[in-house]
Amino acid sequence: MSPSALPYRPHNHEACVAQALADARTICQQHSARLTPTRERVLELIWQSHKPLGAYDVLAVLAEDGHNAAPPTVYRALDFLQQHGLVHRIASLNAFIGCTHAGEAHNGMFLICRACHNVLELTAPGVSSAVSRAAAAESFQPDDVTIEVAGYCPRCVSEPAHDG
Amino acid sequence: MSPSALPYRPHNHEACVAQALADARTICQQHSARLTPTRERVLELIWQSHKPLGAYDVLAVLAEDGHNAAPPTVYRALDFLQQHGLVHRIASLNAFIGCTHAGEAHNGMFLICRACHNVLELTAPGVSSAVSRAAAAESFQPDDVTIEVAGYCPRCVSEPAHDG
DNA sequence: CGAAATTTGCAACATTATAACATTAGCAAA
DNA sequence: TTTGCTAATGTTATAATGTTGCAAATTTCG
Repeated sequence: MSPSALPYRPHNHEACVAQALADARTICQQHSARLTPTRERVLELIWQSHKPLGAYDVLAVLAEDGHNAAPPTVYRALDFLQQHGLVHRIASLNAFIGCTHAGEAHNGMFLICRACHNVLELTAPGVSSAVSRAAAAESFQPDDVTIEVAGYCPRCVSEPAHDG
Repeated sequence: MSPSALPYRPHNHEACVAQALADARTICQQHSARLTPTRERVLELIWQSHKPLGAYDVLAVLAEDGHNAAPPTVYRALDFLQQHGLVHRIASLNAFIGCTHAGEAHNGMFLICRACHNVLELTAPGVSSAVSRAAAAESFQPDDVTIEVAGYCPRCVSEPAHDG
């Protein structure tokens, strides 16, 4: 583990985006799914930062692009991207974020900073197994697990309101 | 642990509600908070079943009551009830449910049945500690933890679409 | 009582998401 | 190349959820 996880430290974010898009193309090809221009553009926008983006934020940028899009366009693209594991929806924020574990089987756990709004996606096997055990103890069959932790990231704990 | 947790088996639900209201009165008194008629009525409505209820569902019943309420009335009552730990908001459903651990310090984990829509709230210490450890490993300071598990409850696994 | 604080009523508005239906693009078989 | 099918997109409208701001009423407490 790095001293500071990706979203919290300076990095070449264009490389993040480029990698995400490349991965997406590979994954869609494997799934025989079509990463159309709109879908690819939406994915790129979601990846603009490590902060989640609302559907209407995406819509606004598409409008700036000159793309005369309506809400269904965005929601459909986001649904597609979610189905193929390329983005996640953060239920507690009504917003979307690029998946940093695309292609890997994973149960995301999200650390959401209340100050800088960056989100770190973790794969936490200990958490997943604890959840599974708790569900099994109630004979409950889990299908989809949402784990979202709001709080303060390492940078913002010490010094408030990072925007990086 | 009972063979089948409360929401999933027949029980005298009026007793649930009565107990919840009695607990609420006690807790509010301890907090020097005012459980006004509107707030109490909203709490009672939320407790009508073990299924989460949307704010606008509550609003509709208030309207049937003859209470000429607007959305802010309901949201304010729900905010109050949340602040005092009497109800929880289920982020993945935009809906609210009565807290079955009112008064106890607890980190709720919710098992949400996709078939019958009943929700079981658990206190899962193993899960909480695993989440804390995972957050600590990233030097993240958790403030509020959301754990929601959608799936199928014991009854609906065997026989679909229970409504009980 | 009377001032201060809390709670409520009310209107307007903001945000998020979906329904329904028409149209177009991609692609393969006749 | 046309035909026909399916997936994808466009378009309009609307549903569902949540908030802001201010004034009036109520409660609390000195």
